[in-house]
Amino acid sequence: MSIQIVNSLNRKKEELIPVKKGSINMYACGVTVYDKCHIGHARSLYVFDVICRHLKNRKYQVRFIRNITDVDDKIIAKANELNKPFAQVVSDNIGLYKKDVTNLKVNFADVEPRATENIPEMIAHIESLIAKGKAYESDGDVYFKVKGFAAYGKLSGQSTEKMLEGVRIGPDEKKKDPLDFCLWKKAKAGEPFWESPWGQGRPGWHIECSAMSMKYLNCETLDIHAGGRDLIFPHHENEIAQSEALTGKPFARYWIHHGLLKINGQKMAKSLGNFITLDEVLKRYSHNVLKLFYLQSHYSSEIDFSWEKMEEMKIAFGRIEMVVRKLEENFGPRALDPDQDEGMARITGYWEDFLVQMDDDFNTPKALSVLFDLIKTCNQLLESQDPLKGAKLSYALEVLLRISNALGFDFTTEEQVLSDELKALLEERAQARKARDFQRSDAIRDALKAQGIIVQDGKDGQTWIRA
RNA sequence: GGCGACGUAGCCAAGUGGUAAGGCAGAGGUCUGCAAAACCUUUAUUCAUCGGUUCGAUUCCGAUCGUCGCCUCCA
Repeated sequence: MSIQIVNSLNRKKEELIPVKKGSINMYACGVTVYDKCHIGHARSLYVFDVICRHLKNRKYQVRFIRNITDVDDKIIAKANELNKPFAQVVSDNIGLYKKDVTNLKVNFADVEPRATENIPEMIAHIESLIAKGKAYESDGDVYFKVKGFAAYGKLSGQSTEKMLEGVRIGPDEKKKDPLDFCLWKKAKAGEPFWESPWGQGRPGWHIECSAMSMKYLNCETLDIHAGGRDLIFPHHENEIAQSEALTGKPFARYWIHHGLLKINGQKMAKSLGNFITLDEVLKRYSHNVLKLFYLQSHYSSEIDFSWEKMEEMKIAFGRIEMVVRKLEENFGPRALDPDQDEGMARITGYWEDFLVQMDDDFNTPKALSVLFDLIKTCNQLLESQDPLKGAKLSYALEVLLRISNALGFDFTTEEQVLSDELKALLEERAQARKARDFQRSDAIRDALKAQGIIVQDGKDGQTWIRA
């Protein structure tokens, strides 16, 4: 049994074979800190978190690095716009980013290096490229010679000849060739800068990722390099060029790219005014509901966000949550011998099925169908007279929690702390029902419903409520 | 113009050279004081269109139409 990955390098499904057996070095391009995360960024954070979790579930030792771009034109523009110091804008937005990650309840990467804290490595990288004749300095800027790297275009499938025909590439006087890209940028007056052999300036965006991934992963060939589809060209193409020109080795074995998030069929972008931030969604729905929405599509597909879908996901997650709550109340998780009973073995099978679906290029829609199967089985058991019901459900809860953990769900936030007032109302309703005073009991139910609280009665006299 | 992705039921969405997972919504039933939830049954002779290859295609090939992304910063 092995993990299959669709590699963006050739668009083929390949078996995941890491450089070093049993361990995975993975790098993802992270955020540029000029604003809050929107739900497209959140998808990126989440999707790669789920992938890491699965690799760990398959017993790989995973080292995951995600960078923070904290110097770039957009941040400079933002600082000017807000009339704040550059460093202030950066630290404010890093704070917001960390808050977003925490609220989304995804794991932070093992290291989340900041570009500006790794400038010496970038300079060294650029110097080596110049020494090898792969890059050149021009009036304080340094450019990479694209024509000097034969494999240029292997990721994006573009050829340099065709690219030259493109009308949108304008000539730049400092570049020897219009295709060349910037490794080091000379600082203009008033811009933040760092000292370098070429004068005061700052690193180009692409060199950051090459320098930091190799430094923090301590290798020249990464196992997995991840990012959004929109980064394939030019960012990832340039990363490959500058890294492989330096080391002479493949930069990454597998490239994976997640699909972009759209809204109403259009790309989510500030200029279009259809920008939805993570915290905006999290105000209305739990992180679990948002995650279920992401999970319904394969990570590589684009998805279309809508509030209607959130509403659907809320209902679907409610089913999962309800089962977990019922099981937790009545059948605590216990490790049981799955061989004890046939039904029990069937339940343990769900975990294996789940892993197998995830092995297939992290096919979360399929993996979810396993989860929903389990939910159905649990509900069937709950209604059954099976003598081993308790034991089976304890085990089912264990599996349910394991799968939930693999998908980054958690139920602690969903737990409702009942107010005394609410408890009293529910008690009164129970008494009224016992006395067959349905007028009173229904009045209470309707009143709660008006507050958005739905009351559900079990067969055994128990009552559950949900939002 | 170049590169690439996609088009599957009312909606969302997997998938495969041999006859269509799952979720939401809908219909009928069981349960219930009535609901809700849950459970049972049911809902695509069909996978954009037209050709081709094949014993057989939704799945492979070609064309057409449509949607979208990248080629400038972008998750």
